Amino acid sequence: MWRCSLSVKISLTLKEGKYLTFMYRRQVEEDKRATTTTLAKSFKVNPATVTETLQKLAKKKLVDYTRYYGAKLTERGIIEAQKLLRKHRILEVLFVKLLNFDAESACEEAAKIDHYCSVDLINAICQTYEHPDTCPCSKKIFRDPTCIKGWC
Amino acid sequence: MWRCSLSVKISLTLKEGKYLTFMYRRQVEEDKRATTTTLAKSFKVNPATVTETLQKLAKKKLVDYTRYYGAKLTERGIIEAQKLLRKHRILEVLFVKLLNFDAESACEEAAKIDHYCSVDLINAICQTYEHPDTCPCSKKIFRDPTCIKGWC
DNA sequence: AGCAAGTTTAGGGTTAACCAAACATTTTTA
DNA sequence: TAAAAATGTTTGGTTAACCCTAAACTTGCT
Repeated sequence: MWRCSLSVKISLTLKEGKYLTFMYRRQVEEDKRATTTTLAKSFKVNPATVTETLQKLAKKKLVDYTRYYGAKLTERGIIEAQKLLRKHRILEVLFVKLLNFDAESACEEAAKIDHYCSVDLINAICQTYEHPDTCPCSKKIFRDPTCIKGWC
Repeated sequence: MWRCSLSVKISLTLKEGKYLTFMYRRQVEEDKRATTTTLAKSFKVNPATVTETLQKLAKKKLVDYTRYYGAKLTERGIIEAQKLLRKHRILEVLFVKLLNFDAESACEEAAKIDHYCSVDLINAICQTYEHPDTCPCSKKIFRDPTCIKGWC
């Protein structure tokens, strides 16, 4: 009895998440298409592997996938990508502000753990740094409705 | 041409790491034996799974394993466990000091990511908090020789 | 129409986890 | 001390997440 399919918990593997954020950056932030080859080169895997992963993402309704044409993030895909990018970028803020990392190292370190960080942890960091709206390289940090600003 | 077998890079899976730290706490910090059943209950897995994992750890020379008797961390096992516990506890310090987490939440959040954090990241946090020697619940934080205190 | 470039399918492979059931060993206790 | 109970191991699986090669297929371009 699913009233609202959007509320069904989506579970993403590590790589699926990486594909989603990669596609988001291309599709939404750079307005370029992410082809199979682009993804394959970027992740240093065989194109066949990319196809497989895109099909899995399609099954989860996170991308619209058409054979030979390519894949585009769905609305849900965009939401999931934004959640992941939020984690990634909040971590970058932490590493730069607290630890004085340069933007590049911050990105590398964030990439290692972003997938595993809970929303609670990210929101706590977000609060501590007063809900930053950009990461160290000026990209947008998406809001999480459950991450409330204090009264001041 | 291995001159020093201790320098061979050890790669641990997530679960292997969890077993190692669990065993460390029991063996070194509490001086109790970690039996197969103890591990199985603690990780909520079948005893057969524990045996399997202990055998893998034995193959990596991280535990001394004797059928039916049990397993004990080797010197290398102790070192690896300490490295992991260092990561875990430094993260706890961060979460408690920066984010005002209580010790228990800090532990939970740390457990989700400790395995994936680089030594560089942990050392940077360690420096920022002036090389703490205990975690929020007063357990020892092991030193990393590459994590140098500043001149002051 | 034909060919090159790009993509997919088919059929595999590995590794990390896990489990149930049968079997082996150790420990307890009657 | 012998049998029962508890504990541990082996055997023979399963699933999921990755990844690959080679052959077949589209598509777009000339």
